[in-house]
Amino acid sequence: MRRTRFDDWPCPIARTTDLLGDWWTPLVLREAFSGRRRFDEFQRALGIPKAVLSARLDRLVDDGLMVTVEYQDNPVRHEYRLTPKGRAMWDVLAAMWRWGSDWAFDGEPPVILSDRETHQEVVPLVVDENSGAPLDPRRLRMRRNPRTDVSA
Amino acid sequence: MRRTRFDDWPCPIARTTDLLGDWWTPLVLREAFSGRRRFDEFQRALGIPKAVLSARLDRLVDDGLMVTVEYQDNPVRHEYRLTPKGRAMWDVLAAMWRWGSDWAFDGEPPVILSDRETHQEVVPLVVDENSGAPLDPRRLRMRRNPRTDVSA
DNA sequence: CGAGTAGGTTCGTTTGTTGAACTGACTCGC
DNA sequence: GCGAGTCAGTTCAACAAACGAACCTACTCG
Repeated sequence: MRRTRFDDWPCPIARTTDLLGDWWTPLVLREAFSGRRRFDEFQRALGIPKAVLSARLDRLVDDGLMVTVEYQDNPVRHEYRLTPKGRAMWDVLAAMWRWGSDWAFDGEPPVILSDRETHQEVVPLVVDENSGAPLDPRRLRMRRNPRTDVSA
Repeated sequence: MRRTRFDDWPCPIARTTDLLGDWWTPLVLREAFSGRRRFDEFQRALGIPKAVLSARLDRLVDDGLMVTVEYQDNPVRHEYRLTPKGRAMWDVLAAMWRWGSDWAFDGEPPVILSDRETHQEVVPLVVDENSGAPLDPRRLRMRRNPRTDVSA
């Protein structure tokens, strides 16, 4: 009777949900992207219960989004760093950023994302890599496998 | 001692997490995008416990991502439809799709997204709306407010 | 009249989350 | 060399959320 797992469902959204659906996980990743690496940095920045942070970091390491790197002996201490698999998750956070900015800040002052070097504002947008055009959800179909699946 | 809420944090990712972090919610939205509208359709397609589905749909309606539309009298029955705010969430699901496809289907047959009319494959990618370039998480800064905030 | 459909609610059990307290191995200042 | 502080956790009890089964209401169909 444990919580239903989605990590073996035949759908990329389901598998990503299984990971990001853990409470706090997207915020732990956000902090990692803003440069935090140590347990205490994450803990203080977020105010997350330590037991939960410990479980989340362990899972991110198990799933290959982060690795632990030893930065000190005596006592042994290690920090948590994003792997390429973890850094690839930035696009998902960016899309969440965009939606949140557009729809969840009604009237409040804007929070912006900018390029560290050019100082230009960055506005995330999801497009089709092939055509460069924004996506229209009403025109999309999800298919199991191009060869075997014929249904909707 | 209830679960920590993020919906009033001054960060768009946190606010979006507060919604999508509810277990099952991204999948309920996925089903809505694939055309499902009725309680039973969602329930059967996902195998979600009815009490949970009921809570999720109620929240999506409360938060303005869906609306109920009456489609029958005697007994009164209504269906759940996405609003523009709900449809805007497609970009987030698409980014999740991309990450899941790239990183969570090791060796398994690909699942694809295609245009209903042109039948061309669609590959979601997050870019900067202004420059059209993909995002580099290492070059980004998150700022509270362009006028008042000077820190990292 | 009984079975089926649609859209839920209720309930007891199991998992997950929370915050506080505790641990252990160090370092630093006095 | 002693107490305070740092860092990275673990343990615990209370509470919240998710689970699946059973139940409910209001119809329709045969």
